[in-house]
Amino acid sequence: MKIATFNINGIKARLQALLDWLDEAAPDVVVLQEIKSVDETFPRDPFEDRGYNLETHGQKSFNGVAILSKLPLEDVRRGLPGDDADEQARWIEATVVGDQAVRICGLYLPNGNPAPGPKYDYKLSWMARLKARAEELLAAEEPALMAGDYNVIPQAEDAAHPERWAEDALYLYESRAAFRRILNMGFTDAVRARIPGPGHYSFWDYQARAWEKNDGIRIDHLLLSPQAADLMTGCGIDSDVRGREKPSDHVPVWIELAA
DNA sequence: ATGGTCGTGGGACGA
Repeated sequence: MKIATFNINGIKARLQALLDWLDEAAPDVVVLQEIKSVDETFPRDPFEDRGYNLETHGQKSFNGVAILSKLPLEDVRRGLPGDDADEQARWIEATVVGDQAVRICGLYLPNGNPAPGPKYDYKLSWMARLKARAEELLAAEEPALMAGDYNVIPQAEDAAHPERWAEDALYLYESRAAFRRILNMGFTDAVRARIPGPGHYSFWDYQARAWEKNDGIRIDHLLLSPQAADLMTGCGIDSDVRGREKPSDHVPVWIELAA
């Protein structure tokens, strides 16, 4: 089962690029972030024509997440638990049953800039809720993963120029500590485990020719429960997608599970 | 330090 995460930065602008990548990469499951669309106007047909089931959790103009799957999506839940007043569409999860069931969570973690400030406070409180959901997933002792745009640069080697991010919410100590706490509970950072070392990025800013200079950061992650990590047979970053026509500023990151 | 570039929606904000 090939499972990917892709922050597409707007479904309207990215439809053709997304379809082209889907046709060539042929993932079984994809979690999408920043669809920037309400559910009613998400273009379902081209995905359903390709045999994908689709569940969206959108909002107007900003944020928005979705799951695509060639297998049925069961037990779909929208919204990260822990704050009924949170109206931002950043979390969706569902179970996909292949050879065995995998609980798949797609997330778009708050950016948090400028920091300090209310947006950074929201990021950190959101990460505390994420940890609580992660604890529940671990307690189930089943294959599960949380994939998406975490807006966290875990380590210095995950940025081409880490010093430039020193004051940024993506790299501030509390952001990295909250991410590390989830790893320390027993989740595996798939790319870190399978493709160790520096230079593996998932985002290049549109500005200042960041792609041409390979001035990237790694902020799109797949975190696997122990039962999912035991099934991992492959992992990759489709960085070439960033160099195509009308690209997102993020690229797809994927794993292969024996499930 | 500033400006640099996108997407959405049709202005200003988020990233």
